[in-house]
Amino acid sequence: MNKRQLSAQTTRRKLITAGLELIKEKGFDAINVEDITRKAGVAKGSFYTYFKRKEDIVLDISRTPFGEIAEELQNMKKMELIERLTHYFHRFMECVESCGINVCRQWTKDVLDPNNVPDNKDGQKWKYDFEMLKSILEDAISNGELKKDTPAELLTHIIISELYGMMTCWCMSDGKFEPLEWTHKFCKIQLRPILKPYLH
Amino acid sequence: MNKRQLSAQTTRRKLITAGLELIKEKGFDAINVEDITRKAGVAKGSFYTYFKRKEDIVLDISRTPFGEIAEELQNMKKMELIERLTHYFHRFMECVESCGINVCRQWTKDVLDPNNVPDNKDGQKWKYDFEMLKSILEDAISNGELKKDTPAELLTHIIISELYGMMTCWCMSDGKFEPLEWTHKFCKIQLRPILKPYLH
Amino acid sequence: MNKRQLSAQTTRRKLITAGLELIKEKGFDAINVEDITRKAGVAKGSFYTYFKRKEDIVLDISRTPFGEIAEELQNMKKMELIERLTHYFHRFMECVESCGINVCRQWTKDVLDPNNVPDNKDGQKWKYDFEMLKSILEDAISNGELKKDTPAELLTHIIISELYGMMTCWCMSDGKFEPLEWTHKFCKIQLRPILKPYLH
Amino acid sequence: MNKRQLSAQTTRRKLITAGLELIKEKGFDAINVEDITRKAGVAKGSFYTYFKRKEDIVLDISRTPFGEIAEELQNMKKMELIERLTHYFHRFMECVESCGINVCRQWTKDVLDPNNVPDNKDGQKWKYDFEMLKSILEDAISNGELKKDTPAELLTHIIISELYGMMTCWCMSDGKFEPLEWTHKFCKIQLRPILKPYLH
DNA sequence: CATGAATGAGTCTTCATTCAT
DNA sequence: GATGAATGAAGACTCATTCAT
Repeated sequence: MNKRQLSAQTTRRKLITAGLELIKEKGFDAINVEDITRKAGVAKGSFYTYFKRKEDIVLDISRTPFGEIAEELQNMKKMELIERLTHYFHRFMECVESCGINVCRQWTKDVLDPNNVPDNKDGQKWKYDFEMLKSILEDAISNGELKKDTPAELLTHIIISELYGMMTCWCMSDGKFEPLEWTHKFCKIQLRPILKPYLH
Repeated sequence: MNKRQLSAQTTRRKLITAGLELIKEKGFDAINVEDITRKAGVAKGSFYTYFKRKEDIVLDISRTPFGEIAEELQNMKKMELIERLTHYFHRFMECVESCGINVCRQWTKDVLDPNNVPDNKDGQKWKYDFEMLKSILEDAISNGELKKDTPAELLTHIIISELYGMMTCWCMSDGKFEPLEWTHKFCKIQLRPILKPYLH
Repeated sequence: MNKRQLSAQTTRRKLITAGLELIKEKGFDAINVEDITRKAGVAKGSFYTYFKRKEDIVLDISRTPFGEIAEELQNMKKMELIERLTHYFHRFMECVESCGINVCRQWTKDVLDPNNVPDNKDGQKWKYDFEMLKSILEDAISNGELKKDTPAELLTHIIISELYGMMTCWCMSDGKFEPLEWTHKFCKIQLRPILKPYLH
Repeated sequence: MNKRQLSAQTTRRKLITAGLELIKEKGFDAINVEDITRKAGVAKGSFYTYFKRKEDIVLDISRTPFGEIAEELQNMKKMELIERLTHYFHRFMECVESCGINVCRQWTKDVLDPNNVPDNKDGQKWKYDFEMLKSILEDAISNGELKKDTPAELLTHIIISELYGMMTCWCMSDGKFEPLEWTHKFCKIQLRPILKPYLH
């Protein structure tokens, strides 16, 4: 990477950092592009060198932490199913919480309407999460932890809805609702009953 | 109710109907107050006779159908718990689906941030739903269907999250996800395992 | 017309007057909407109460003087054909000249691309002029001044092109080209030779 | 010409070709410098190695075909006047038509306001055309085809206006108007009557 | 209660152009 | 000569909201 590319990376990083802080502090709608560039110390127009639209920076902000989860799951193949799921859910919700409620709200608003997200080359977040969870269950079917006739898709749907639902409830709750805590309780108390009929 | 009040009622109704149709068709952000008043056949300024802010009409639109659910639940006291819950969830999701995905998206966006909704004298939708579900469970504890030590609040949280999560997933899914169908499956397959530890 | 409508008329008139003066002085591209509203003494947003886009005011500015020509032609039915045409051409070019070269340039630029002119309920200026000229010739065919086999459409094309061409040359010429003078010479010297083959 | 100059020629050519195609397709205002460089496969900044301003590429694009006309006319000295004029007009309009309606529109818009075109070292297109046509007529006066007292300047004005007028009408007409066809008719039917008083 | 003209803050976005590499 | 990141001026346009009629 030459000097030019390096400087570009830096500018991009500055924008994301500034954007993250401002959104956490005031919320997406309350700030404008100029606020972000001013805080980042770059020209207003430079924002559009890296993001097509104001909204796009949120996608980038939230993309970062989620990337790591997938890797982690690879290193847990030998764990027990419920343990793996528990880990996944905790990590998922940790990422959500660490972004802050305002970033989460804006992110949810953005992805709520798939038409809002052009150039979504990574596929939709929801589908991505869906597939990741499903693959965990399917792996468990393959290796015999779950019965052959386990309705993987159905379970995936139900569990993903629970996760996204906790996130939604958090956003709606004015911060009083602790997503990580409830995720913890959900895993501890409900995961086993939900899976029980299909466990060997 | 005199003539003036009657005519006022009519105007209000016209605005709500027009607003509902437009939001269904194009989404809240894509329409403006004038679109609504034009479709309703009234003057632009009249909108503000009935709604303080543009956003307020959405609350009114969605308030209507949900109002009936509470009444229906009163007439089901003798049903079995799981049957009552199933009915509640179905009705809830029917209301959601009947509004159309765009209304649902906008409604979710609006309530996602409680600060967006001042003058919220009816309390927040989420709290309202939460309390309604909790009261169903508490009734069941009272009449002995559920054990005395049932963690009503925890179960309410988990189940409400599931409902809101299905709604969120629907919004994100470009309409392919059928919320009513998945609610049906959830009730049929998961409700009993979730409650089983607490059923007598 | 009540007080409200009257005041609206006034505002519109103020905008057109201010716009005309500014465009004459500086040219359309060199001014912005705020310049116009400031000069008109109204709020910036009010411009958009009367015109959908910045460009639209030019159409209104130029529409006014041309409207009168049609009326005048009605009162000249008894004149000789060449006299009528001469009058029409002079009046046409007077209107063009009276708007000033900058208005004329902008108007030409605007109508140069028909796609630029939405809501063009009056039809395109060019078609309108075309039909008006053609009707003069057709009237002359009807009343025997011109032969029955006169190619009205062809002559219309050629003469309209001459008029628009003079206008175009004026715009290009940095004001040195006098459209009215050349129109005069054209009528005096060329009109008769052009029509001669078809005159009785 | 060394290697560097050669490569520069290539880049310049690529830009002009790309620019021409894009303007034909979308019109000048609808594209930006980056569109051109992207299509040409060069860096954005390289545009400014060859053109001082965005507009300048249009002048280059339209300059190309017209250059040939002058040469051709040299080889027609022995033709009859009307034949030479007819040839000139046809070639002129062929060049116009071959550029496509969007290039023609943009070119007309550009030259419509002479102030737009600084560094116009070649003189203005209009003057150039004017002089070329006038020289044809003056040659004809010299060699006795036209009378000594023929008002060459006046005729030039009138005929140039007709040519530019046809071009203008074409631009306004949404492409339905066929400039070459009408030019043909004009030459066939009107050229002789216009010149008749001055022919020997 | 109804009207609709007037308001003007607010913002996104575009893009020609520059210049360090 | 080529690159493409950075610039920042510039402006159009929207629209929720008000208020005199």
